[in-house]
Amino acid sequence: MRIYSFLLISLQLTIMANPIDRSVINVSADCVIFGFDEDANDLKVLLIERGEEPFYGQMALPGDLVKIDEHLDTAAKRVLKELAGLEDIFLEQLYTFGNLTRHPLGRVVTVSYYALIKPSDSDLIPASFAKRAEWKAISDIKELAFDHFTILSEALTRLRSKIRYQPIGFNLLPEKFTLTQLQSLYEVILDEDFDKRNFRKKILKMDILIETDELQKGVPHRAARLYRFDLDKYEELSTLGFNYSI
Amino acid sequence: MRIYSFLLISLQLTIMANPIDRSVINVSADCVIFGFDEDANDLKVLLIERGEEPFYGQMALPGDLVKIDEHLDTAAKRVLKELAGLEDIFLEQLYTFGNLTRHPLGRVVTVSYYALIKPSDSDLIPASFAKRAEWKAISDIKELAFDHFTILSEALTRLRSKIRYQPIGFNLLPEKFTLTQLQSLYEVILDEDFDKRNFRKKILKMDILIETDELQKGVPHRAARLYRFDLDKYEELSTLGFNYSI
DNA sequence: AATTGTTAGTGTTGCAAGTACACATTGCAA
DNA sequence: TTGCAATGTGTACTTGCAACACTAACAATT
Repeated sequence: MRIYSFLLISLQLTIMANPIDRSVINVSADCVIFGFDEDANDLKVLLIERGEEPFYGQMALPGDLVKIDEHLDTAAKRVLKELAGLEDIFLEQLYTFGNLTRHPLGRVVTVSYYALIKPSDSDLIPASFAKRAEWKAISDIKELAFDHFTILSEALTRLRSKIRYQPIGFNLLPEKFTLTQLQSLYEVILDEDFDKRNFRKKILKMDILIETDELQKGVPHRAARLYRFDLDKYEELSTLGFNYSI
Repeated sequence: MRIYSFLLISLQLTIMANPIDRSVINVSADCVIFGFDEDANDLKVLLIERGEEPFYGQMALPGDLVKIDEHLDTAAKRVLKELAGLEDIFLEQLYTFGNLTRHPLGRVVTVSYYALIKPSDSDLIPASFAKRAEWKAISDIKELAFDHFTILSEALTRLRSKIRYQPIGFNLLPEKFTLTQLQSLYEVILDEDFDKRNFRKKILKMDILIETDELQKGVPHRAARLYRFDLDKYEELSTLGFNYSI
């Protein structure tokens, strides 16, 4: 019976170019890639337009089947690289979704990841992907292929709770940023307003930002000072019992 | 090549009674089952002694392969029921481990879960399991089969951080408990001492405990008052923006 | 050169919550 | 009745959090 289904699937493969094997559990990795759009001041997600069935033409999270000799994290990184041209970025496992009916062509368990990218990373996305990849504002996304909307919601929940207690927000900002940019990021993600003076007091008191001697450029008003996140200092303080909290 | 390996595995199966298929990614569910031992005042984990290779005779987390038509959560629940006789208990997905070499007999990706059980649940573990299942104090566990020690460590980290912000600790206590029991639970899990008066003030002020008119029984000293956790009240308060925090 | 517009940058005060701390009361057992 | 062991309770101090508004800088325009 195993052999039968194998032959059937082989046939299907040549016709549909779909590597899903109906007779076993397939494992895939899907990525929720977040980016912060400073101009529009909103949070975006990188989506791919599907070029094949099922869900042909619909928007979906970038993802692919995990190979038998491939680590889960490696598969997720490969997806980022192959489907979005991104390397060396913040990536963390989110949750594993295993609904029986989540994929119409067979049993596919997906290990989901979320990634945070800086504007500069985003510039690296090659033109060849541009046709298929699209940045969509979170609030504009109403539906996605498969159960990807559920995955996105879960990723957003995780991001919102994690950003309060871990300094991961910096992964969404350029290397050097202003305190106002940082505050806007938190306000957009948490959908909450902060008092400017209190926010600055709090973040500066933590002593995990390096004040550079550079100023913002190209703005039609007084330029703000640029800061950098001091990862080493943060880790040092962490071992001493310091807890990041916004 | 797919067929070859399938036949090889079939052969191996009849000899070793091991259902792992070398030609594909296998998916398993492993459970970290926590229990709170009030007498010894420590946190325990339910382990199984392996009755087959690999790791014959070593202690391991209860787990099994996920069936092709089985939801991941269902598989975890089945493990709890079949291997530990437990039903209707707190269960949450933890993390998915996918190291290439984590299982010597093939590629097995495991979706890990952690469960919290009350002493009364624990009493239900049937004698037939008792020979193979054993409660071990966390601090006594030095190694486990496969990468299960890593999974356990991860579960412990999750438990420690989650118990501070969500009222999940009550799942480890009897239906009715004293404030001292609750405090001890937090002290054991977080490895931190709390001031008795402040702890009581804090938890009672939250208004999520119901004071019963019963007292502790069978203690050789003044009996303490028993309380129950008020889940409905907690959920009501949560929707109003209340955040549990110890 | 002066004016306008826009954002940067900065302190203080009141309030709430957290922390530190000690003793009388209860109820069982010897 | 006495001893023992754990329950149950209040206050003062300290610290952290929240609310709040104006001047300074710089670029662009007139």
